[in-house]
Amino acid sequence: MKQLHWIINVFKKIQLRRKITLKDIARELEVSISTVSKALKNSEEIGRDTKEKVQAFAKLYNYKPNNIAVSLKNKHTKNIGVVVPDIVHYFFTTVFRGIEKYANSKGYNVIACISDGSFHKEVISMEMLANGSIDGFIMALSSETQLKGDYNHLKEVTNQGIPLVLFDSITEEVQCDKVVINDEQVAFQAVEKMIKSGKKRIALFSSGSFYTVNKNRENGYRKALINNGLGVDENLILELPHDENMDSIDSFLEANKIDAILAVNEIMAIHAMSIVRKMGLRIPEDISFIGFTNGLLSQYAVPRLTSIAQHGDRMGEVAAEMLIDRVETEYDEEQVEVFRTEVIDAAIIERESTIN
Amino acid sequence: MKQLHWIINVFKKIQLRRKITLKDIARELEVSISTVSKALKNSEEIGRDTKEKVQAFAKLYNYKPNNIAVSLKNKHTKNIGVVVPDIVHYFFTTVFRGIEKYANSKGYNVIACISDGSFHKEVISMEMLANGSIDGFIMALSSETQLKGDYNHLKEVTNQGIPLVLFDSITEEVQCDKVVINDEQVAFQAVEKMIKSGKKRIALFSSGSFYTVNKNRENGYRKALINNGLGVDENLILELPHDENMDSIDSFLEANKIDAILAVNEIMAIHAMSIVRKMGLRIPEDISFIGFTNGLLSQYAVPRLTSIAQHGDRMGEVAAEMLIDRVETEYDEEQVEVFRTEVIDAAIIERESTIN
DNA sequence: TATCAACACGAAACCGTTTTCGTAGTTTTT
DNA sequence: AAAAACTACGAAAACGGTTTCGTGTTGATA
Repeated sequence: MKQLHWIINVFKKIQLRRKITLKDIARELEVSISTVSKALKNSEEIGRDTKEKVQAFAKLYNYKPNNIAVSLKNKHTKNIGVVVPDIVHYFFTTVFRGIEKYANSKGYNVIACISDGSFHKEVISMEMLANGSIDGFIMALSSETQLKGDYNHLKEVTNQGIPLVLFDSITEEVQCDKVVINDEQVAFQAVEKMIKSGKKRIALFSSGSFYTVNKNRENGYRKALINNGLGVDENLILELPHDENMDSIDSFLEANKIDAILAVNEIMAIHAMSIVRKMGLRIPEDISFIGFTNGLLSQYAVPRLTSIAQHGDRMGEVAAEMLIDRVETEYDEEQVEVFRTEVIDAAIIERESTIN
Repeated sequence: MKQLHWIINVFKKIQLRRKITLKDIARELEVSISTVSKALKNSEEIGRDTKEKVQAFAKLYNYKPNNIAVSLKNKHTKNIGVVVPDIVHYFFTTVFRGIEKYANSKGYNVIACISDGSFHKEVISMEMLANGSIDGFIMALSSETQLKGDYNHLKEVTNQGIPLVLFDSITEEVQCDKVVINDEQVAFQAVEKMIKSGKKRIALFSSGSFYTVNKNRENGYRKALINNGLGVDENLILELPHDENMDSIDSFLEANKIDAILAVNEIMAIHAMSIVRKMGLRIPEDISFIGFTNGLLSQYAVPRLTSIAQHGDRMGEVAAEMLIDRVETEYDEEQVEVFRTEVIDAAIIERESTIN
């Protein structure tokens, strides 16, 4: 038994090799830590043979600098924080993927926080990360935050000089870079498309106009109706927050005679479609559908849903690019910062739920 | 102009307040850094009034310790790395959400890396994070890694003493904690269910048997057929890797007369369902469907897809719990590590694509 | 031969914490 | 009154790097 322990320990000692540090290399090669550091950076200061010796040794023992130590010294972490309300929704997933892809290509890692629609968790997450863990934030505001209109946690962060990029669900109240899609314009186009195909009583299914995106989409919807000589019937605008159940869609459809629906997300569209089908109406002849978010749901719906591609991947890439630019160009006290808001063009993907 | 610059600078100086450090507090209060540090931790060593003074000052100036410095000192980062092949798929998304939720409740942040099915990116990601950025890994193997059978990057990491939890797509070759579902058993049940409803020619749609999960599901499928006196017709097993297009499903369905399909993911199931519908066959009367992954696609399909809930959230939570346990109970040289593999029970959610 | 660069390297400060240990000053014990 | 024991705090090392600056050694120049 004693014997066995001994064997196991030796085994572990062999297996479990600690990460090697500059100090280890310095000791082993009988040079100073600074020499090792410089040699590994191929500094001109260090002689040829010393460099070769150090580099060979480092390679042999698979030396990699400790990220934390480098971060502490250099005051940047090569991490970016992403705070989103949700991750299961196709749109956010694709944005996240876009961010991760670009960030990774620039040597950054992505820390993901899901606010789950909660103001409090949004605040907590940002506070956790703002204490040195990240170089900047990319975020989409949660619904609760938009409702409260309390953006102090964002201002806090920007005041500390931490770059912030807002996307999708944004606010004018905090000055930072932003990336959005042309919601109003594309909603306008979508509604106009349905009008052109002969639709007259067009409903809007929204998840709440406190979201800037929804507000913009609603504006586009209204303008399209008015521009085409159709008045806006306020009864045809259904607001249904995310967390509420969708039963009111039933009653809405029964109460209102409509011939087209624009939905701000694919879930509402798909849900409404299934009810409409059960009511025995034909899609798109009796009712046309267009939904925001060109996700799997839209692609595989029956009939396939005409939808508005938000180009989440692209948004993510752009957001990450803006953020990393901001992070890497050091802040100049002399110069007034000017923030950009990038707008990505959404595209209407025509499928079977609308008449061409 | 000079005047303007001056105004702007003053404005910025006021706005942009640097994060306060222990040193700042110490200087201001004319005590030592160590005293401040201890006072903030409510150490018994420090006198009542000094503690109060320091704590009040810290609160006033909103002092928060620098995470990076703490990490460097304490040798743990409170970050965990999650490496998954994909993030748009419902299953991975829910697992991720589960991980994030549990991790956050324990004060950990989650760094997400998407390997995108690539062995190389998996390796790169792990190397980036293994240099001190994280305390442990949770990961699902990419398809390429499973294909190559090269797990050196995982062994590398565990050899360095970094805890690792594998989920979903795992391997026996590396010793670590694991969490999976009872794939074989639930596949068995699913197939048997279809047999009981009178189905005889049951196909399996798989995305490649190099995935351990798919292999297990296939085993369950085979056993169910054999157990019920139906032989296994190898022609009825269709293997279609993720990245290939799904056209071969068409030809498969034309070539083989079948009356039920078990698909290892919902996409294949939904895709097959749409083809079957176009062929004019009835679901579930002519062909029944069961798909793994109880995602939105399954819920909103027409007809709604009977599916196998993998309980991604739960898997994520369990994985995170196992990892954090491992991280926080310090490693004991004397004691042999014993790894657990937790198995979560999957559930068959009956809907309209099968006969009850 | 004295002077001066250039070269090659090391000492030390620093990033912001934590933690051990030492020590004045005060109180208690004998 | 001397010894012992607290009390309350500070100095300093440590975590693992980066970087500035100083310096001993060389070879070239005057």
